[in-house]
Amino acid sequence: MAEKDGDRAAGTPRAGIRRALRLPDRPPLRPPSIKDIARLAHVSHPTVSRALQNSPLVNAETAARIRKIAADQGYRASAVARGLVTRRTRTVGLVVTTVNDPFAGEVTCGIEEIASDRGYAVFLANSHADPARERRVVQELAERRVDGMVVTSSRVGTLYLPLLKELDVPIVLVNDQYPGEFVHSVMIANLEGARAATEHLIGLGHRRIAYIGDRGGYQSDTERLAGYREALSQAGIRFAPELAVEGNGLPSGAIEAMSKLLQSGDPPTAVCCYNDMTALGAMQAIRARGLRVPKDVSVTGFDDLFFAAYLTPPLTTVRQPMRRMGQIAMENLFKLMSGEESMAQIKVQAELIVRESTARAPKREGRHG
Amino acid sequence: MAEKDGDRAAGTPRAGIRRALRLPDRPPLRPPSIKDIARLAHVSHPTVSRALQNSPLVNAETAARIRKIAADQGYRASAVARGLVTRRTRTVGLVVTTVNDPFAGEVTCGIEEIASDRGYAVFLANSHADPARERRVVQELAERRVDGMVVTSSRVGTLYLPLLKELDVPIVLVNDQYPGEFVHSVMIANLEGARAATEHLIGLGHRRIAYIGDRGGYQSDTERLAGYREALSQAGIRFAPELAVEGNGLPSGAIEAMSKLLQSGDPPTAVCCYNDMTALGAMQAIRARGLRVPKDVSVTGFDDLFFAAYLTPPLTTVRQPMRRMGQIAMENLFKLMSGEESMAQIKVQAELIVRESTARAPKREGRHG
DNA sequence: TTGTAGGCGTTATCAT
DNA sequence: ATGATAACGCCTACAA
Repeated sequence: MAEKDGDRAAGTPRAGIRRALRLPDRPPLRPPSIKDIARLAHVSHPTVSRALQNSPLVNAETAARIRKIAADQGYRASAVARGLVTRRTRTVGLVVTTVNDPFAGEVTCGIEEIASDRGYAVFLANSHADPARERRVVQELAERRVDGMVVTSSRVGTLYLPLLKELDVPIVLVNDQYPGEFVHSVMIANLEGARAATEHLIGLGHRRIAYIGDRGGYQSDTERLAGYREALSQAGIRFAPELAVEGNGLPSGAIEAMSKLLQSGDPPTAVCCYNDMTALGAMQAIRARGLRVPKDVSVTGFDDLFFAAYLTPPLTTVRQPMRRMGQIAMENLFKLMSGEESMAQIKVQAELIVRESTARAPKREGRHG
Repeated sequence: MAEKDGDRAAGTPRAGIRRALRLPDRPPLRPPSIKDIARLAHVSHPTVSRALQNSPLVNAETAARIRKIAADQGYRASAVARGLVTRRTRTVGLVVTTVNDPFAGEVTCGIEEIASDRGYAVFLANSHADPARERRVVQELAERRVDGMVVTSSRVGTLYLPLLKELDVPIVLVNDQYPGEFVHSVMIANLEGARAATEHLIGLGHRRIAYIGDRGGYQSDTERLAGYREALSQAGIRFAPELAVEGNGLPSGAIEAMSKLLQSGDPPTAVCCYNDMTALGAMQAIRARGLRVPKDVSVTGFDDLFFAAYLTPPLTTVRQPMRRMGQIAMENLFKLMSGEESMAQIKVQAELIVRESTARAPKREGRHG
């Protein structure tokens, strides 16, 4: 019954005698270990381990007694030690651009929800949309031996394949910016969404429709621009390069871009924005110029962030089920982690939400359709 | 030079013979360990450990050779194993109500920033503003042996003291809802902030000023309400209970509360809102009633979330430096973790940001000031 | 049903 | 400057 390595009780009765001599009182006081409980319960530590795992192999009374003692001592099994031996940390890593971005916040929420339901903890790390930093944090997470990872708005691109091989950790990308065949990802139907928004504007009689993109060089921007152009071309409207301008995905960049658009000789009567943040800035710039939304200029967004419905006027936008996408990513990561090599690229439908920021085109010029 | 416990190389040359017999091929393939590197470098594993830590105790050439081999093998030290022996995981836990809340998002960002600068990883967990769940996640984080924790908008209250004693982990609270003397916390000057907003409205000639709170029973709400009342009383304005109503901290609750306010016989000419989300809903309700902001009703918020400046009209609000508060919390948590028992309650100044959602009171009724 | 022995991958403490 | 050895706290054979 005596432990081979002697007693090492720290704050418990019968505190180790050699403790003061040998252990230089390591930083954090040692919390009770399985052996401490074993000693108090007069059993061996594997028995404690079994009792705490509700193993049927231990006598019910013994188990109950052990559990009581453990509870009294405030015993909490070390996930660190367990992770070392089981080789599974029940931990996942989540890399986002920055958490305060509403898109990332929603995705994060969906992920945390599913993960925590299954007893997984999530490490959060910001990539700041910097490929080098993204690689760095991914490696750091690998060092922490996460069982899997979700990376949003990844910019690592084709470099991922070697990275994945090297790390040998299941990874699911959300809103990947360099979709490839060999990575698992969850994406929104960018092209279809932007096309629907543009078609909606065309249906309202607009012909001079601008597109404010994101100069960050995101795949999602490229795809949305393509959707916009596709709608234009199907309606027989010539694509006017001067109407496709670039913001930065935030109100600030949109204000600048929209202002220029408005100063031109033949300003647009509608703007299709890369995302809601861009729409926010565009609307502000339009009003700053003394024009009204949607009377003079119609505006559409993309994402349907929580504030979209509360703007003045409420924003017509393409809904992206961000939270749900996070859940899907996490659910599929679990499959991957359990060995299923099923999924590949999952494409989520986008839904046009028509509100009041879009209206019939002003009759400034005749139709040529 | 031979390892006592024999070779256990998994994917490397000279793969263990007994491996197929003994190890049931544990879930994840074993990544290279320090011993694998040691074998390849023909040194002992402690030497590898030292080399990788840039210890001056190893021969420079040997160290270089070891590092090269480690890099070639894609060796990544296991933070799990290291954590077990050093008793420090270089990990902190962060508990928020939900990450998609803009306030929490900003705080999280500030925390992640400082933590990651110092090589700490952060575990993110949602409490959903539920005290029971908050306690649960805090305990789970303790099991994961985090070196410290930050809890935002805590609702555990006085139960924290026993919890803290039991867990023996440094904790810093942000925006604590039950401020007590014995916990470390970072808080905004709620009372002063709300008072400033109310004084601003009074200065604009408003006399009938409403307050839309949060029925969640938050300390921050109580304090802001007190600030509102203090301003009123100092201006000699009687507090009208019917003007102090409750929302839920979100646009939805505010719409309901504001609508009722507007239907009353003597509606307010200004509203001081608990936060920006509430202001968002209040503004919408005001417009739904055919009234204008700020011409008919002035509105103030609290927080200065990113969208406040882009609303129509831009929102007058009390700025809470949320990101900075997260940084402060994390900086102080580091102090605590390094043994400094310095800080206690830190109170951060709130700043009134006057924009365009507030204007002089309409002359519906005479002044009685 | 329970105990003994060993190992997970590191770091730390001794020797040498 | 390097190696042997012993933890860290847990789990999992295997033996009793």
